[in-house]
Amino acid sequence: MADLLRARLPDGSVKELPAGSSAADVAAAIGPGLARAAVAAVVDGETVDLARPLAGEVDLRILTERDPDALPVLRHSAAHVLATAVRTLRPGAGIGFGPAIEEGFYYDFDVERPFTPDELEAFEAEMARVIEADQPFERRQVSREEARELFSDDPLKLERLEEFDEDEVITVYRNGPFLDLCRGPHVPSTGRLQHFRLLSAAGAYWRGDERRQMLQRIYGTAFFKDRELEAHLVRLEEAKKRDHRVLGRQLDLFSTDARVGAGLILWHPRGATVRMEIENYERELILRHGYQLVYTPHVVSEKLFEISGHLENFAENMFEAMEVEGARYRPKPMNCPGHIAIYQAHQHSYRDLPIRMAEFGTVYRYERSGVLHGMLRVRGFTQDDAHVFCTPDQVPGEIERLLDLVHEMLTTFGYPYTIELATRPEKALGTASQWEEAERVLAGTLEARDLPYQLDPGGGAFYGPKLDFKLIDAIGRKWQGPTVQLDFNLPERFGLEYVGEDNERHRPYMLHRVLVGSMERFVGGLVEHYAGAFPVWLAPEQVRVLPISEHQQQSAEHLAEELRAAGVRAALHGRDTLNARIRDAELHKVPYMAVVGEREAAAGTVAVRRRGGGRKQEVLERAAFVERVREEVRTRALDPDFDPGG
RNA sequence: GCUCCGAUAGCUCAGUGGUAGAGCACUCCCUUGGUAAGGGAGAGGCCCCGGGUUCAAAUCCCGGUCGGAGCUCCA
Repeated sequence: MADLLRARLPDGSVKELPAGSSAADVAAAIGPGLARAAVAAVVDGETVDLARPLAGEVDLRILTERDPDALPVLRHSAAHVLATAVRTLRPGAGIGFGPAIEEGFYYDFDVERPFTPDELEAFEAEMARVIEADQPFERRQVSREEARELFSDDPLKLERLEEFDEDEVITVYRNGPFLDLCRGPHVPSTGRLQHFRLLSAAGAYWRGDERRQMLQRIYGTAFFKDRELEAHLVRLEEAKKRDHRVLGRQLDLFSTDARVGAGLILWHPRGATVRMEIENYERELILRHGYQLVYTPHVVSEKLFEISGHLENFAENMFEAMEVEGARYRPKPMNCPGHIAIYQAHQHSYRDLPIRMAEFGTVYRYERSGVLHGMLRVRGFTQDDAHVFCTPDQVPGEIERLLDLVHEMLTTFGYPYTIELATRPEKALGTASQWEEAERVLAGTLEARDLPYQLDPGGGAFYGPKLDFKLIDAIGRKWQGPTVQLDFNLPERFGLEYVGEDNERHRPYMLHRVLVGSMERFVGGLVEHYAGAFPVWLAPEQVRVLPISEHQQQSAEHLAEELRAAGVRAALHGRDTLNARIRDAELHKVPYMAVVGEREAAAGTVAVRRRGGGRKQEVLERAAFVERVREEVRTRALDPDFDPGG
């Protein structure tokens, strides 16, 4: 038996070949087409080179170019090809890591001076030569001593080498002149890399540690098919066009001002309208779900955060204290302690629970200047924060209620989503058994509903595990969405109590939850999701009324008034040519253009043009048009041609 | 915070060691329009701030401020 390879294939069939045969041999035995398309193989769950000799009984899956699992292999090989090129053109370059990442790959180099855009082009050209040469990737297992010898000129690789366990298998890969310490696997040869692009270069710390030296990282991407590469590049362009900072200015939604301060958002009237609509919607939603609204101060005594533990665990993200009459005050970085104080203003019976307390609470957090980014990462933001105080056995029901809320809300905005369960981080309050218990409750609720989720080990907050919802936007990117955190810690610290049926004092559980997270980040994300073309209910300006000439000015004004009387945000634009005004309305992404010419003025109708709909127009009775817009607003409808992500 | 890049009109950007430029936006005039830019005129600048080099600096050098990409973290 030992001289045989029995490969069990995904379809259940078994191929028998002499021991020492490789996945490539198996592919060839099945057919020449598969042999050509093969990239790597999955053997007993591990991805390996096609050329790896196999023996005995194995589960084998041949990865072809069409298999999504093959892409990281190609991209990792692309990183080696990049390093080959860089080593040729910059012989002294030290090498760091060069992994495949979600959208491509990168490689880190230790070089005297940073790379220029021109150099990236030169590297691409050199990579093409390496690909042309079709160098095979050769895997070799080496001893620790041999590895030290091989990488004696590469201090970064030597450092990595020292971290291996005694019994760890050390492998190196060679292609042409380039040798790398690498676990693999790789595509069979450099010729398999055809469709790639280098995208950018930037500094990155060795091992991501800012105390270590800065390396120069080159990012690139690679695909098996030219059409996939092109589609990806188009998507990058599309993402750039959707940049909320650019659209935010064009659509006059928000700005920042150096005099106001970095990371602090000024909401212009149009942006404020979008935010107001979201807040109104959410307020309506949560009141329907049994929440109560509260308000708490923005600046509170530091004592509160001493009790909550924020001073101890979150101080590096808090604004400095200000002294007032001998007491120290801080801008609040979180709303929970305030809500707890409200809870503690009364005694509570088990009959009162659950108490669901919500606030659009503005918080301030110190973020390092380099991480601030438009509306997505700021220093002052408003959370749609809520806390649920409940008995332990009410927790699953409250989680269920939240799952409903989240689903309804995300569907309204046109976001598909995924769920992650984040577990105990290194820096954590509470005991291990408390954490396990809490994690079990969260997982159990999801499983009871048959909701698929992923684990994010160590991703929890310091005070409890959480469910993270990731939104998927219209161009397939993931965004941080709602989070639900279980907290068995703050109730402890503050000594929260309720009186049970047994007339004894008990400790309530506490849930923290946000739906949109922060108004700033959510609106910034929405701008990119919709590419600035908000659905009617969110659009800052819902209808633009356009008289064709001055003769219809009055008739147009009447229409605008009718719309406003119906609660529709309508503006009138006279002056200029009709063409110019249509163009302006399209550029501002106003959903409806209501054109009033001689014919419409006489007939009491309106010629309606829909945003992005080109010359198509529909002539409607005015009342019918007003009713249509109202209905669209009432139902919070997405645009008919809007294509959500996924 | 760190590395790199940048900063010129409200916006997007050219440009040069010797008088400051374009397009769009803005104001005015002509045009009264039928679905993505009608025509003309005008106004608008401490060329980010401070220092240095120079006969001369918006341009070259140094420092700062602010912005962008990336590293880490997060709503």
